[in-house]
Order: sequence, then C-alpha cells, then structure tokens
Amino acid sequence: MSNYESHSYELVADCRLRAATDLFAHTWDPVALAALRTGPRRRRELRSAIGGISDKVLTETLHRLLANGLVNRRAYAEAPPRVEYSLTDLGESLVDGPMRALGRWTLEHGDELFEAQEAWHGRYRLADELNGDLHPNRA
Amino acid sequence: MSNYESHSYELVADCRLRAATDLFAHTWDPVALAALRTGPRRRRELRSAIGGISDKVLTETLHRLLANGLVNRRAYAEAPPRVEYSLTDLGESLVDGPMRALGRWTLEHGDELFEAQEAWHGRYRLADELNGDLHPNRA
DNA sequence: GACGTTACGCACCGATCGGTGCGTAACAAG
DNA sequence: CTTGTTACGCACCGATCGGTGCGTAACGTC
Repeated sequence: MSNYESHSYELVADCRLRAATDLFAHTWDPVALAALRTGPRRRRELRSAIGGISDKVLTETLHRLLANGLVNRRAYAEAPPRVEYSLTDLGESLVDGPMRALGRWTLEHGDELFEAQEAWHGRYRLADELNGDLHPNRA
Repeated sequence: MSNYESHSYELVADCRLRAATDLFAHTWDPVALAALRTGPRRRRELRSAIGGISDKVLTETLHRLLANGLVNRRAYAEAPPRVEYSLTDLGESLVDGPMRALGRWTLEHGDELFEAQEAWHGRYRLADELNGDLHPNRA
C-alpha cells in the first residue's frame, strides 16, 4: 500500500471499487441481501429462505451486513425471542442497483458462462497450454 | 443441497445469482477485469497496474478468469516471453454491465458506506447490544 | 560466459472462511 | 417439572486464500 509506481495509481486508488466488490466477497452476503428484498424477515425465516447456510455463518453474515449499514435489526422483548432484519436505504439501493444488474447479466449471459466453465473443466491446465504454446519447440 | 423445504426453493434455486457473485468472490478478480477494460495488457503491465498483488496470485487470478471465459490469452513466441491478456466478449459484457453499475453505486453511496462502517467500528459488539436490547430486564 | 528480463512453476505458511456440535437464557405449553 | 422454540455464543476443524521465496527455460546484452 505504500508503493506507488506510475501505473499502480490507476487502480490502487480505485479502491472504492474494491470497497464495493468486497461486499460480495463472502459467500452468503449477497444471498442474504436478496432474501431481504421482499421485506423484513425473522432470523429463522432467513435461514430456511437462504437454504444451506449454517447457523454460525448466518450470524456472522448478518453481523457484517449490520456493520456495513446494509441491514437493520429489531429485537422484540418477547418469548421466544423475536428478531427482525430488514434492508436499510443503503442496502436497498445496493439491491435494486448493482445486484439487479448482476441478475440481468446472469439471465442474459449465464449460459455463456456455464458453457465456458464446462469447456475448460480440467481439459486444459495452464502449464500444459504453456508448454505447447509458449515453448513450441519442445517435443 | 438435497434438502428442499418450502421457503428454501426461492433462493437455493436462484444459484444463478451465486454463479455471478462468485465471480467477485476472489479479491483481485474484479480488479484485474477492470485493469483490462482499456484493452489488452501484458502480464507485467497488469501486475503494476493492479498494484499490490503477488506474482503467484496473479497467475491464479488469470487462470480463473480464463476458466470462466472472461479473458483471452495470447502468447507470442518471442524472447523474452510475451503474453497478452484481453477481455472476451463475455468479459466485456460483465465489465460494462454489472461492474459499471457497481462503480456508479460506489460513487453515489460510497460515503454512506464508509460512514456506516466507521460508525460501527468496534463500538458495538453484537453480544453487548443483545444484552441491552433483547434482555432489558438485566442490570 | 555472466547477467537481466519475462512468465511462469513449486514448496511452504499464517490467516481467514465456512461447517459441526454443544451450551444457554427466556418463557410457553404439556 | 420436563420439553420445545428462538436467537444467539463458543470451541474446534479442515479447506481455501493470499503472500513469500526460490527455481527455470528461452533469449538478448554486455
């Protein structure tokens, strides 16, 4: 972070982009946000709506979303406990801005993505391609 | 993945969204894509343009982008070696679709995000808030 | 012949990520 | 009085992530 060469400034300074992409860095964070797009949900509802997340990780995920100001938390003094999570204004702007754009992209280009992944699938390793491509005088 | 309750179907089936967010899951992948938005670049140029990435991780990053069909790789049989990376059509569609949306969001709401993060910063831990909020009859 | 450059590979390492399992405080229902 | 429910916490664990350091094949330069 302390080394600024001529070129590096362009993207290191664009850390604002990283601040945004980091919001998608953890597996379940975007899914949890998407699960909240229809309105407030209790913790238990979220768990089943997401499907496949562990209890501990759900806590961590919600903690991050709270820390990033993307969701609100309301606890009611009832028994059994009742806690509702909902999107903040900031969270909503993220969901129906960039995340909706991601959704559209997946609808339009998802097949291409899957085809590309399938086409690669183990058949080429970088080393192999290198030895045939960069050093063709071998063999 | 084998357990389908009533609610879970909604989002587990929306794994297409996860397929997209997973493209942003690794720290440097989106940065590398952004670095290629202006045209083809040699590996060394990318390294300094990105700034802060290690040599090994750059290799892994490019390998993933290749495997996902987001970038092309062209090797010239020269010495010293010369390899150029560029965006595929799929990669370009991702960059100037969702990634540009992310960029716009950061420009508009980046400050709110940073404020929220700063406001949280260590002052509240979830456990503390819980003991004051959910169990107010204590103390 | 020693040296530098480029684009890698490989061994090793600490930190983080996500998962499992178990405990708990509060109350309501049987 | 035992059992169930909810929303957590905590200890532990294997896998993955990103970083460091070192080696190498090919060739041009001095």
